[in-house]
Amino acid sequence: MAGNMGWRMQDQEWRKGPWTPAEDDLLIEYVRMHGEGRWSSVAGCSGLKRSGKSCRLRWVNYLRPGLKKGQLTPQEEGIIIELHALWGNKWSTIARYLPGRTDNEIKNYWRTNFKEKTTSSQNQEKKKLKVAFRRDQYQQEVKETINSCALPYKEDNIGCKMDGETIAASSSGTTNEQQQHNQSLMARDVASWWDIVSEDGSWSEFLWNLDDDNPNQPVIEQSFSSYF
DNA sequence: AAACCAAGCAACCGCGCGCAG
DNA sequence: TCTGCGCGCGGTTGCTTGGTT
Repeated sequence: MAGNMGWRMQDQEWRKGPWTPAEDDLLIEYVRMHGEGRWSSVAGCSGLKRSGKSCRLRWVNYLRPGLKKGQLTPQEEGIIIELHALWGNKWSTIARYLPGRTDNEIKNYWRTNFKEKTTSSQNQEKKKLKVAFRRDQYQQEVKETINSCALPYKEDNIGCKMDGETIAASSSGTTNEQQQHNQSLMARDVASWWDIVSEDGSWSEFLWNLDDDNPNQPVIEQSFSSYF
């Protein structure tokens, strides 16, 4: 499309493939000087021979401060499972509720763990069992988190509002204690939501009906109302 | 020790949306 | 209103790595 000219008009000159440490340094320096955004001008200003698109991806998925590395926690896995059940493959939306995790990471996680390899009913059953197992594991973790949570819950705690901006803020501007507190609060609400959904056994139907665009958004918005 | 295979992950690609002129 | 541009998103690809034979 014409709109891609800014990204790709010099395709033949763009470097591709794995990033080198030197390229990372250039990109970090560029963002430090100019801030995030204006990706199409990175090449001109920094000397990087990378497309703006490639720069943005590298920054968002790898270089951005506050990113968590390593394996997902059971809490995070539970949140992914539940939000995917609600929203389907809206990876960036799901990522907003997992501070420090990227949409790419979540997408890869899902594909690795739950990717449909065949359509056999046997595999469907296996998949359901796997999700059920992870759900149970997650709920156990939630209980432990709640039991060990020493900080009091405050309705007016503005820092807990978990939209995209405050997540970013909480990643960079709050203490680890606050971040853990926020996560445990969110985990508690997810657990409550689970209780509602799974009470009559409808969760399984809920989980596998992923094709609708976003039919369950009101449910989660109600459950997560203190964060929206 | 070598070959093969599968899983995990980083990066690329195409599409579509929002905005400014 | 239309068009071009910048950008974000989801899907896909291909490389790397670790495990198995």
